[in-house]
Amino acid sequence: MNLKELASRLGLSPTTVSRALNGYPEVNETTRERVMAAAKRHNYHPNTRAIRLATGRAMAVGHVIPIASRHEIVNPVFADFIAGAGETYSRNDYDMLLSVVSDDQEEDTYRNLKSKGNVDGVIVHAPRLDDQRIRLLFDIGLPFVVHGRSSGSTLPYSWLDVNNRRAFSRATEFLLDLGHSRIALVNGLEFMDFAIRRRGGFSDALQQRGLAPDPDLMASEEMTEVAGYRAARRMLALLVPPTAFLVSSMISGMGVRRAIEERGLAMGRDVSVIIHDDDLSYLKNGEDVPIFTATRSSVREAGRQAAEMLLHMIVSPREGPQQRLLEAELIIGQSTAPVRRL
Amino acid sequence: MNLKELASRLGLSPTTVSRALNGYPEVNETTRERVMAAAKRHNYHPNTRAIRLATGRAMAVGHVIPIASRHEIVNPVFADFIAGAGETYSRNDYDMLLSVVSDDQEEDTYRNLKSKGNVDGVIVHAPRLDDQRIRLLFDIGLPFVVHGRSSGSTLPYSWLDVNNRRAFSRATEFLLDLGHSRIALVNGLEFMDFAIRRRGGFSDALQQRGLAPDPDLMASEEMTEVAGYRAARRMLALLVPPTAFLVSSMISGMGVRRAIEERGLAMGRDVSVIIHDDDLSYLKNGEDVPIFTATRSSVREAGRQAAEMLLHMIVSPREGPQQRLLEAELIIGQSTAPVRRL
DNA sequence: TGTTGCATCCAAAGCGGTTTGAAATCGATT
DNA sequence: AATCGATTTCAAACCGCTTTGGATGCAACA
Repeated sequence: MNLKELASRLGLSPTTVSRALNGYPEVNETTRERVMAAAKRHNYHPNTRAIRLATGRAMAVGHVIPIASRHEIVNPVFADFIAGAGETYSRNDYDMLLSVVSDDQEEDTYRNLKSKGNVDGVIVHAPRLDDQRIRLLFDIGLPFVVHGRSSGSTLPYSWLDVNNRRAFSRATEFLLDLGHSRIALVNGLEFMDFAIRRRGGFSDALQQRGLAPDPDLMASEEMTEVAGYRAARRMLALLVPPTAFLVSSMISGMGVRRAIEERGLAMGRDVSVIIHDDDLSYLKNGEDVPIFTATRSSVREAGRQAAEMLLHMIVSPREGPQQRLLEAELIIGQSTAPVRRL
Repeated sequence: MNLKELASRLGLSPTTVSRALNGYPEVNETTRERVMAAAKRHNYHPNTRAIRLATGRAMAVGHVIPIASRHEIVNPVFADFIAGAGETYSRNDYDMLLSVVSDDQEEDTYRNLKSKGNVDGVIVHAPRLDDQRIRLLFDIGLPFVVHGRSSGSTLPYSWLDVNNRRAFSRATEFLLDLGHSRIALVNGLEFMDFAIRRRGGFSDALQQRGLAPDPDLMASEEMTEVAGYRAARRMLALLVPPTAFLVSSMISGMGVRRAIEERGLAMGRDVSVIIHDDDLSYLKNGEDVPIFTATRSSVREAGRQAAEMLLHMIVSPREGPQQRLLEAELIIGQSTAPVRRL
């Protein structure tokens, strides 16, 4: 069942039927109802491929998921971010197209997406310092929203980010207020923009109180359980070990906890830990009482909002770039306590 | 730059250019080379939308990700499965379309995917007992491959699954061989097919040795850290607590470990734990020495293979359904030891 | 009565490819 | 020289929709 057939059954032209279904004004209300009814009765669904060719719009947005070629790691926040974005897309009848590519093919992927015309815009994931993709997307003229920011980029682009700097400076201050002065940072890889900002917030807060960040107490690694464990183990073995940890993710935090307990210490008593909690649906930070004290910001909500921004840009392209900065909450859990001299 | 323009620049008809580019035999080799060269020189990429309309193929496959409407949980294995499938798709120039829908809209989603014609096939995720989607997809004639199986389905459909039953019976036997007899099962939700099979393997192995599964030692919940923790805590508080746990996922396993340690016990000494490890990239089970003893099967590899099966079905539809059963390895880690009377 | 304007409807030309059926070219064969 | 078959090329139809640029009918107006 297609437009032409439906039209002939109704004794109307395809033009009129198309207009009736798409809500154009130049069609009699009674005929519109007839058409609507017939469409429903015959279970007519317009062929997406035809619509796309005719309108020139793809009605789809792309997410290019980079796989770090060295580590082959899929960032676990993608699942939730995409779930959030997906909600927005389906509400607006857009498709979501996923390209999983190793990071050295990313540029080609964007180029292809544009020239083959299968998306109207893209979300840029995991921005790095002075990220080249921003310039590229500008040049090829594909609308985009960055999840995160890219320090060093001078072009005015659209982004949605969590205030990582503020989140980590608040968390640091909180630990300082508890009397901790040997605070360790178990950060993500510091070519990632968010990791740089987090370190900035951490260092700032220390310096504000006249403390210098100790390089021995700073790690920058993949955010996995094992990496968190190793970093914490190394630091706890120092002559003057840290009494508190600031950790970039729930998963690393679990590794840190393992290292702490392995030394016979107890998290939340002997050693304090604050993590950043992306509020992943499958990794809830406890139920009523949070396990970890945490800076929390829902990555799923970020996905919803980033997708909305992108759709808006696609529909009204002349409105210029938008930015949105989300604040993280500081959630007090069971993993922090006043410093305790060992 | 489009076909027509490229053709006129070459002084050829669109027909010939199209054929030259698509490798049809009825075109002179020298002209083909001319065409190829010109296409490259002018950076010509055929418009996907036009190809799709003309050929009637979508060159895309859909993944419908159900969100359990009660719990709003995105299954964490999706990220890796999709990464694997994505590799296959990009190698074959297929797009991957993701629909994230709450599970009560799933049926409509499949229907739309078919009638609007934006995919050539789908992967069915997270099959349940006697899953209705199998019948539906048969009825609407959309090629599909199930990741997992659906006990009770009588139709011959294509699937790729891990031998969950065998994996869990082997793990149980391993614990029995270590002298454990109070073995607990912390399972996933048991309307999921894989969870049913795992319980089957577990019970079988016990009964084989003349032991009856104790209902108090069996939990069936969402596979989250907190759920694992709660289940284990409850069981450890029993009059006769378990000396070993069989746990359905790495994440639940972390919760189980937390419960164990909270009671002042040590995992791998006082209490043994075996988990199922999907070999997720961001949740590696240790490095050289695995943390957990585990039944392991890479969900990413499953994604790669399932995608290959689906593409094969799309290209050669008359070949009938295929099945593939992957075996899990049993990895010995630090979380198991001979039983120790408490 | 002849215009004018509005409300409706339609034919046809796109969108950018693929594919069918036929034509042109050319060497080989009778 | 005429015929044939194989090779190579092309014009035009087609995929299923949108959209432009009229048509048509009818009431209102001068």
